Amino acid sequence: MPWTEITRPHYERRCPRYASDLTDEEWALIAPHMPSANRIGRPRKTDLREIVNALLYMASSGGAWRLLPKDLPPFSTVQKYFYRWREEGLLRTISNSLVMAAREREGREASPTAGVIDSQSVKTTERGGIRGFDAGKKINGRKRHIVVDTIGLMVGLVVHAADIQDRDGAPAVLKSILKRWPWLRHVFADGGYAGPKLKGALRKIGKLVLEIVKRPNGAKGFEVLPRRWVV
DNA sequence: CTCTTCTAGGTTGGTAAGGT
DNA sequence: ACCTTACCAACCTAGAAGAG
Repeated sequence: MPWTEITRPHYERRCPRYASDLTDEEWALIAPHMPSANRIGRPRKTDLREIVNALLYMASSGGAWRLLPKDLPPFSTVQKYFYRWREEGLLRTISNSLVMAAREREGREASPTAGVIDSQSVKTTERGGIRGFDAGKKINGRKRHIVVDTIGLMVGLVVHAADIQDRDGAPAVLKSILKRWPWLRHVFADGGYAGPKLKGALRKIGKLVLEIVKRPNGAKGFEVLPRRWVV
């Protein structure tokens, strides 16, 4: 079936169905990364833009796979594309190219040289996937461990069980970054990353300088720290 | 000999069941 | 509820077989 015959129910409408739907402008940035049609095998029937819309719906609503609305492709199809793209690193590739585009739009070098690392514990569903108990935050679930550049765009992400301490999870995150962002040299972190253990692990990874941003003496409760707030 | 039709084997897409 | 796996369907290619 030629691609023009693929049903695209909502494109003619003035307003997008869902707030999370891609605009034409956004799709133009992502479309070049989409896998092209294969010469052999069963031809694709599903519009990949609809797959991306479904993934964005999932991400912004926080719903379960099975709760995906019926006017989007079948959840099992969306799910399969998601797992494949995650496995192939396509999602990361798209994210990185968007980061570079956004940085250039801001008049910066495409590749960041400095970043900020932090983690956040997230309560998960009772079943499925890895999970652990973060005693400090009293949360049973996973940690999303991220590094952002100095304007807050995500350059690195590792998800692990919440019972893993920040300083133990950090090497995996930083290692994953250096492959794709070789110009990153300086990373800011909070007190949770202090200590000789992580310092030693970093020496093995490469030329990364980790700077601990300390809370000012006498600070009470939440206080915005220089450099760190952006993450 | 050329062209068409048939068929087996291979690849990929979509779905559902089942394990954890 | 998440994620993997198995399975069927759709399609392509190449070669065999048949028609003219």
